[in-house]
Amino acid sequence: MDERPDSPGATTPDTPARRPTRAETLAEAIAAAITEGRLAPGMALEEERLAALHGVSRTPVREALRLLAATGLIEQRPRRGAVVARPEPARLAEMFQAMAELEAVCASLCAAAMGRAEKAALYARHAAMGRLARDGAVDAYRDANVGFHDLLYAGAGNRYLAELAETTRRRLAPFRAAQLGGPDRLAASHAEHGAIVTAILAGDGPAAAAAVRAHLAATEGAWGLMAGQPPARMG
Amino acid sequence: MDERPDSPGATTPDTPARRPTRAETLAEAIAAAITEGRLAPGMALEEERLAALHGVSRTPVREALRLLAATGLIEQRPRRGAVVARPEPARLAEMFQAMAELEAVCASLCAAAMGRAEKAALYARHAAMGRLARDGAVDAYRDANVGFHDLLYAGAGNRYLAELAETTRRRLAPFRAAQLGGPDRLAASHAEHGAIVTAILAGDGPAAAAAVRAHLAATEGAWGLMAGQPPARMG
DNA sequence: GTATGCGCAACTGCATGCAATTTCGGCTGG
DNA sequence: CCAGCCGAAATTGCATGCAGTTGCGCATAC
Repeated sequence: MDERPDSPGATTPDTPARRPTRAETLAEAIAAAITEGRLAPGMALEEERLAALHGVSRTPVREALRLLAATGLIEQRPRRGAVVARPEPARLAEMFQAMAELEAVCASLCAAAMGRAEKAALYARHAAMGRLARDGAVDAYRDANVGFHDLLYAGAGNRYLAELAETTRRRLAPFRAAQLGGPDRLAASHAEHGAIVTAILAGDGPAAAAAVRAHLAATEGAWGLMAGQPPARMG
Repeated sequence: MDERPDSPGATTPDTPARRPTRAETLAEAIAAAITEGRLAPGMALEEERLAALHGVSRTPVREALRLLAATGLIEQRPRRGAVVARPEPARLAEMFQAMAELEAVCASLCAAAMGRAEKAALYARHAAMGRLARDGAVDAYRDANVGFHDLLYAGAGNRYLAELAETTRRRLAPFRAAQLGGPDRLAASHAEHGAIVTAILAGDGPAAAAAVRAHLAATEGAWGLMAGQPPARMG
């Protein structure tokens, strides 16, 4: 990954404006590893191993783990180390419901706050996803889907709300099984999006909220909400 | 499961920390100092000073600051130190709106999920607050008010949602000016609570949500949303 | 064969030390 | 008198070292 053994020459190839600390870089890397499934829930996060893996000492690793613990992506037991968070099924359901409500609020606000340009962008995205769904392009559709929901977050005009929704989505990411499994689910997802878009374009907040709840309720089954395996060692 | 309601959950959902680390203790102490106004927004948080103040070295202080930064109570600029968070007025408004929507969702869920006992407890708390309002007991009413909203959080049956609401409330705490300033506001607050309670007892979710929004909209003015002073030194 | 106690290895929590960067005092030049 | 610059103090970022605790393996007793 980022190899920078304190040697002379190029100090930092990246942003000269805001240079992040090692702890922040580490936290992002570990968070990405967790959300992308390379670090499975329940896995132990040894400080020394992470330090060696990233070529730093334990100090920034510890700070990164604190950050991630506050974010909720990992759990720290005092004197017993940190593990990738593995919420109980009941809590996963709570988080999913909370995400649905957060997105419902966002959609409701979108209906009132979106301008012409934003509405056009939302509709364009929706139309493009319709073509992807027709073609059965699951991967492309999934990527575009993230962008679609991001448009909902941004369109609400409330960054803080958007951050809450995004954080929740990230915490749920490790437990998202093969979503959008079949082409039928793809078409269904697109149809549900259609209801959301229609309501927002019409400026009907309650309908948009209801459509979002219906969409996520239908999605929840596809998410699987995997129970999780017994704890394992880090690779 | 052993439920220990004695320790206030700072950032993590459950606190299995029988013996917390110094960093966690510090984080809680600093967080309390911020929410209680002893550390004003914009104030610089020097590591060495905090370390000396609490009789520890800089290492646990740094970890505590990381925790608080992730919580949003402080802001860390790389290599430039940490300051108590001082969001811009626009962001404060966003946070306040988000809190209103979160509580509205909680109230809506309460209407559907609360059992007889919980409804009775909510009504009892409301009645007791009515007596406090009549007597003009501002301080007691304010304390009871926190408990009232906590009942809404708990009654929703969604701990995660409750944590989001509580975190947001805490982040807004430093900017809460003299709320419930006069006895008229006290009576008005109680009346607004009455609408919430009535809707919940009737099982009317939408009405409960609307009542909460109305209550917080009326409260927002009383909160003041202080703009904040220029940065200052820590005392 | 199972349960119990002991001892060791491993890991975490924290303190300390050093290098790098930011900031502020004073100085010079316009 | 004010803007710009330079050096030193202050402060952060990170590495290292040590003490305390946890957990595990092994030997022993029942």
